[in-house]
Amino acid sequence: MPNEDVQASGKVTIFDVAEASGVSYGTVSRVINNDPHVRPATRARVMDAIQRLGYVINRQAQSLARGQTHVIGVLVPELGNGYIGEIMRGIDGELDQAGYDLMLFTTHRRAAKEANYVASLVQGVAEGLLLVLPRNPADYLGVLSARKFPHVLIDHQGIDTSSPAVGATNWQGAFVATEYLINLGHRRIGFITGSMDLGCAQDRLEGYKAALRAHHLPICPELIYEGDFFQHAGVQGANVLLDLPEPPSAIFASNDVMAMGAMDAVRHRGLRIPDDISIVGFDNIPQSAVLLPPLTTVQQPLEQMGRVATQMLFDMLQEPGQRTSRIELPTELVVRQSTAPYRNRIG
Amino acid sequence: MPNEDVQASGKVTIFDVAEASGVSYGTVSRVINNDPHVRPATRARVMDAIQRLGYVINRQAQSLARGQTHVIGVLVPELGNGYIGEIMRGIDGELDQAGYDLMLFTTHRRAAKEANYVASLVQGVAEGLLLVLPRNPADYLGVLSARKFPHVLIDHQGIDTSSPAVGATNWQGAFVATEYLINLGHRRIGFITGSMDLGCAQDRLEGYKAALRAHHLPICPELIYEGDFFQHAGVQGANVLLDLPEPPSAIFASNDVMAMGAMDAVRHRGLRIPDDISIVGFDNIPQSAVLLPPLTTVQQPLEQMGRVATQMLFDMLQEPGQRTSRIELPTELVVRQSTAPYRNRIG
DNA sequence: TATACTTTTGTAAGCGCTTACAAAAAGAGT
DNA sequence: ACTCTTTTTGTAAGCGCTTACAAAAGTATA
Repeated sequence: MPNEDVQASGKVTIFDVAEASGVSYGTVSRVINNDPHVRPATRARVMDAIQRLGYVINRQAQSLARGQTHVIGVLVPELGNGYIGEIMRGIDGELDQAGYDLMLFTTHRRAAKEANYVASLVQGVAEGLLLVLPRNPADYLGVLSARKFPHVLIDHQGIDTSSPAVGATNWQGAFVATEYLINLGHRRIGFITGSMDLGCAQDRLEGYKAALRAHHLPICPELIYEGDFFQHAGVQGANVLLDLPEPPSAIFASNDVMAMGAMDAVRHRGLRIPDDISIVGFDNIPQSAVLLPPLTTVQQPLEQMGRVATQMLFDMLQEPGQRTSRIELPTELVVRQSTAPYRNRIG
Repeated sequence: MPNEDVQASGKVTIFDVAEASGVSYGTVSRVINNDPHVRPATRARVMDAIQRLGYVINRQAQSLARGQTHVIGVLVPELGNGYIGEIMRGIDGELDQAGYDLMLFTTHRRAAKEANYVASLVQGVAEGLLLVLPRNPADYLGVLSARKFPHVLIDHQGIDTSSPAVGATNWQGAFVATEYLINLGHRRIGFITGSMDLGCAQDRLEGYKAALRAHHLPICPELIYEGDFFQHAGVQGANVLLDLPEPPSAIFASNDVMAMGAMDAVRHRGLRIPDDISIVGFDNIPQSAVLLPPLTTVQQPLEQMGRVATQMLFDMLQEPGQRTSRIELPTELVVRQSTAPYRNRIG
């Protein structure tokens, strides 16, 4: 039976192990760290003692002594959001491979406290920081940059920031999707925006406009409904658009959740998808494939964004003096059954 | 312009501050920790130096010296799941109030490594551990208990564990929902289970059976379809049930996501909800309110579960010798429009 | 002004580990 | 057996902070 002294619960130190195995603490440290300069017999003896005493390393002390923590801080606006979950999955996977751990901060928590807090919190605990979808990062970004604290932004197309960032080609995604609808023969295409304080929402709107322009179609302000990425805005938006004297034959929502709302609204009016109205979303959340009908949407590489951002951060950790860069990952149109060629609706 | 030496980036220690302000490091420590035994003038001088040098405390060192980290570890099976997100929200909120930070571990990461790893990882970094929906915690639970490491299980109705836990009244929830359908006049009620390796799924099934029994209705095995909590199982399950020679007039799915799948399948057959078939879900995820029709479901207090578990953990931290208890939070039936009184279907 | 307090400040030791460096042991070569 | 290497082990100092305890400085009282 191993672990005889386990009740001592975590109070076993490197010194106890040293004493128990009759070596010096230095040697124990070497064993722990797989230093090759330890005679196999000695190593065995030490390992045995470790086992017997139930010794487990104190990461705190190790971090302090080594000057590195192997912890990355991740700042997210909130949890409970599938969208963020996907990104997190990517981050998590990458961190795991590198043997790093993940400290999670939700900004709603610290929002009240001064921005400086972010930096101080992170300082000395995390080696780097990943900021997911920062709403108004202007505050702490300054501090982070001034301190040269390694960090990368995820899904934030800010304008004036000099921080490295990874995002998706929102503009292209919206462009391609809009163009697809145009090629199906649609001429009046409704658009439901996201929260316009977010760069990605702006980019999607611009992509939509650009596609119309490229095909010499007019940009009608009445066809653009300002939403907020929540389902209800999809319902609202669709209702407003369909109440227009000259309603659209297709609706492009800035994310899948709003597209689902739009679908509900459309169905509610007895209109059929895609026969009467085509619907397109953005994100390609897992749900969208199993809707009725399955949703045509723009796939966003969320998990990959997390991965790439994490890799960038690691690069920065290794070579601190790097140029800050911003990467855009490609979006891709996923055609499913919520879209169909235009045909005159029966009044 | 403050922060003149900020480029020094994090290398400012308590000693630097002491020197800059002409006091001893002990005094600086006192200022940092708001020790009242510091003359206001001195405090001001130190504060000034802190500001000037851009000093920020090193939590690692502080933790080491104090023997406490103010970090709680949270073990989740995976991210990207709205269900877990809700629980996390509760945990997060509670942790925040207490000034604790949150270290996140996803079990998929460590699953391969030996169970002991969980304990060693956590040891010396986290003061306590929250285990969300542990699938097969038998492995590390032993270690945790042996070490008397403070931890609480969330949403895990294990049988033999002696660990404190918080869950929901899954049995009652299912019982009440089933009874509600019975009272509406339904006699053949289909049931789609969750992953049966999870305690909560078993409890829901038992609640369903108990309600039938209580009303002297037969428990028909063919009306019970074994699902897995994913949407597709809802589609499958509904199809199987509706293909029965004597199909049910109501379907109770063990979670909302499967209920949504069932709704799709039902509609796909041209049947109407709730006119032809009543549907009930479980969880009350935000989505379910905005479906068409809005879903009748059993509300699970996910966020609250997170909160309560966290509070329990804090109690354990303060009074280590406590009896382990398990708490069940009440579920509640939320009646919406996916259910209607039974009436003979037209053929 | 001396005395006895009280408050403030300084100092040393220690939290558990790492890591140069020095010392000892083991191996090789003759 | 006796150097000269090479490998293994021990030791000391230090990571940045806390915290008793002691020393110094104030303050009040006589």
